[in-house]
Amino acid sequence: MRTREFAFVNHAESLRTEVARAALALGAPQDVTPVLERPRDPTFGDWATNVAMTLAKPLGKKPREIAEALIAEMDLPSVGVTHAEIAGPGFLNFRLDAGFLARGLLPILAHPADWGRSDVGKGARVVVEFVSANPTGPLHVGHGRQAALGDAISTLLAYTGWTVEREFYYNDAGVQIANLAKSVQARVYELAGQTLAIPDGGYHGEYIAEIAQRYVAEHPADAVGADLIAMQAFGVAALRHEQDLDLQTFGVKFDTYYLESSLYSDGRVDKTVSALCASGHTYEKDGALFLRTTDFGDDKDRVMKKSAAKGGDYTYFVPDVAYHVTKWERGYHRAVNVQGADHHSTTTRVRAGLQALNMGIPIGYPEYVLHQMVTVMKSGEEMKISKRAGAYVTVRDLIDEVGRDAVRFFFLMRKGDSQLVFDVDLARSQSEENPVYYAQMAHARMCGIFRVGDVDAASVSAHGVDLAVLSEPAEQELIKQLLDFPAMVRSAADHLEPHRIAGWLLETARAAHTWYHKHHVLGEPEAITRARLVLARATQLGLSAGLRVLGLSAPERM
RNA sequence: GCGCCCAUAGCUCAAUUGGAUAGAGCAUCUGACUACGAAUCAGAAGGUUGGAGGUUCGACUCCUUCUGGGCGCACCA
Repeated sequence: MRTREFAFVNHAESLRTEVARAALALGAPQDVTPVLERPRDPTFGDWATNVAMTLAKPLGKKPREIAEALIAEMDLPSVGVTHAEIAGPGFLNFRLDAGFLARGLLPILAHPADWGRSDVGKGARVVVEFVSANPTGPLHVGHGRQAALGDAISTLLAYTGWTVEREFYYNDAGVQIANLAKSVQARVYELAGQTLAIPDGGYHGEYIAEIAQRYVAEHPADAVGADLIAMQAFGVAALRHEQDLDLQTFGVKFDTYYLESSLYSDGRVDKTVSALCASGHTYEKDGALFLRTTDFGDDKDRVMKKSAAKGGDYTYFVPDVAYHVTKWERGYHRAVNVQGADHHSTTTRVRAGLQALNMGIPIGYPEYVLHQMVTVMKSGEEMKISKRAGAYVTVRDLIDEVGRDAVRFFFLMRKGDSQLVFDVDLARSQSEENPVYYAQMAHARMCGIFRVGDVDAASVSAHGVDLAVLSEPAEQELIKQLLDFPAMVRSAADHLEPHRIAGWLLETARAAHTWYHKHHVLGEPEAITRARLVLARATQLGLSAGLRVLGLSAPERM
């Protein structure tokens, strides 16, 4: 999907450009990039810049002197500025014409689906890998955090002009899959009246017994559990299906599923090993094959192939490297991986492997978004999240308790790199007070205006409407808040931090609630009503866009 | 012992990436339903941003160091 040109007239951009022009005229360095920001305190104006302070050194003048010269140099009316003043150590505060500001809403009405989009990615391809759970059990809450994060990051990248693919990597080879098969086998034995111990690192959850029952029902010829390969295939298929259903319920869709096992069957693992050996970064020691990852910043070298005494298998990171080679070869010159922080040591290893291959892959490839662990609290006690023990809270549990939207929002409200306490009881008891409802309610209220006024929202137009009457402080605040969205999307995408959108959503909802409560849309003099309908429509569409980016629904009534 | 992440109101978290008086929600207290939904709004109270130094016009943010927590540091994945 190619993005179109989004050269929307943006009052902040035009103001920034004018400030930069004036600064250059005063002799500022060519690379001057004035930072515009919305002051916390509205009495400081609509926009402020600190450029005079940053120019103090290069120009050898006092900040306030520079600020005065800037005001004199600028063509203020052309960028909608009605007042400009100098404050504090040298801040320049601008106040904008109400109508000029409000006209910034026009693009929202004109192209609602494009609102907030930009073309910084220029259509380049990026693969976002997330969840990537082993098919050995249901998804746990950590996967939920990854699913919410990965999906939102993917959307943000798509909004900023990247061609995005969501990918799920299945570790369907190796030790843990063998343990799955043996765990199922143990339960099949049990059904046949025999006993067989579940191996160390095996799975004890209820779901294993269920799979065993279904296996026996569908494979009457193997009621004694002799066919380990068949049980493995059956178990993997069953768990993949269950995970798919969970993700579907969560509203997350993947474009591609990549199977680790295919890397072995199509020879890519062997090929990668040969290439690494040829690179000269490997050596043998104690019968094992090592990769000299210390050449690339690791603190010790890593085993690629275990010694014969230990089974002679490849360690997990070899297929990982082979897998990331395929990402590069499939044309993704940007790759983002969303993983739990417990995997952070693999980042160095995978990158080292890719560098050792010396095939032109950039040093920072792939990019990692690591999120800290989720602690689940229940009845005042910590529930240990352990796939191997089988006793853990699943994504499904959370969705059933508090709803899809609330779970998503909860995971997206905060930065990924802070630990997260998911209090199950709290999430249950306060589901009605979850902030997600606050944002959705603001949207529903805007819809309510059109419903009660019997106005077709889609037909609302600013044509022939004087938007300058939207001059109440609550209206100006709401308008400015809405107009922040495109910049917010860009910065959230830049930093791969969806929580910034969650914050924007709550602040915009707050501004919308305040405006709604203070001022009436329907039943006012016609000029007022028409202008406010435009604002209500823009708010409805703006909130809807914010909700959509985070994968949340935008209900018309609640 | 080494590496990465974190520490902000009683609790859960923000802070436009170095900007002006550090902000929300929950909990507590006080008000507002006869106008588009009170799932809301208006207000009060709550802070030495873990401690100590440093960098500069300016620090929650950057540097050093300590303290306290999480996660890694396998011929496990």
